[in-house]
Amino acid sequence: MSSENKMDSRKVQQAVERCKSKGLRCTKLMGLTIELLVRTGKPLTVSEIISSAEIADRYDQASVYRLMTRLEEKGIVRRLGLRERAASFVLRHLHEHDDYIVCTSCGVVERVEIDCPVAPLEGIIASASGFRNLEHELEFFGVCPRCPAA
Amino acid sequence: MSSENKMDSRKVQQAVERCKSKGLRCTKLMGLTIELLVRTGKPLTVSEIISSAEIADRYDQASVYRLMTRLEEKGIVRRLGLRERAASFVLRHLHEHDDYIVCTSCGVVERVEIDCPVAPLEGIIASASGFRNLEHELEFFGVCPRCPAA
DNA sequence: GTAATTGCAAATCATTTGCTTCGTA
DNA sequence: TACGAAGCAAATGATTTGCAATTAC
Repeated sequence: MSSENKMDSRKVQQAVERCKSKGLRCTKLMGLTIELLVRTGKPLTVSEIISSAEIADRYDQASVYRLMTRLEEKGIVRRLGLRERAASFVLRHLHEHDDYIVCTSCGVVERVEIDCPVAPLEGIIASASGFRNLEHELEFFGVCPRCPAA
Repeated sequence: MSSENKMDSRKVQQAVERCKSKGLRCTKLMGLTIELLVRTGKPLTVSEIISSAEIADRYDQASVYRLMTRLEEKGIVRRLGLRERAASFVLRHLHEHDDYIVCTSCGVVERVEIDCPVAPLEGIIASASGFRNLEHELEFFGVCPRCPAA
């Protein structure tokens, strides 16, 4: 666990460093939020961030929304839809792109352990469609092993 | 164009038929909505449906929301909306699964003309994760040819 | 010091819900 | 006729915005 914590704090530092290099100011809220994202390692909604122990009642929702928007614009986090009403955010690690699988019954989200099959197609689609700077989002939905069948 | 209209009305009839066979009642609003989805052939939000010429001011938003929910539950339409705030809906044609590309600048949505590369993986992911009844959602994002570079 | 960030309050947008009325099977 | 669907109004939840007070660089 201590090695995990070390890895985590390195990740936090790297992310904060990236923010700085993109011209963002490094604030307390930013640090806490990035740390939370690293520690949980899962997509979090703004309301989950807000209600985390460190942030609860000490920061305003609007500030968190604005922060996440900034982080997304600078490519620090990725915004996911996950078919939920509220958007979720995950840290972007360099050269990593995770896909997720969501339980349509209980809502748990898990990372899909597979090489993303879509990335190689982006070039083809870009030239066929004329679109530039392609990205993609891939999500799977199903019923998780812990939920009863419908 | 007349041949297009013929194909369209056949599609509408088929979709309505499917609704009926699933136990839904065939109402005026359902007919108009399905016709609109067929005619435009693109994902539409509830507010786009509401503001269409035929439906505007004659039906209630809540009714459209409830209709779309029913249609989705019965597998008649597919709900999309990975990055937009409002969900969009497209008709599901049997054995067809379309993926879309969205312009992050102006918002246009186009169908991606490529065989979906993800479907074959669903079996693998299902057994690796333990999830059942897998589906997926794949969307591409980029800047369309008509938008200037950022 | 100055521009970016936050706090607070209010506005907006998407969606849902309760309850009554209507229309289809 | 009975039950699903629509109308209407109000509630909820997520996100955005304006403006004044703060704070990082």
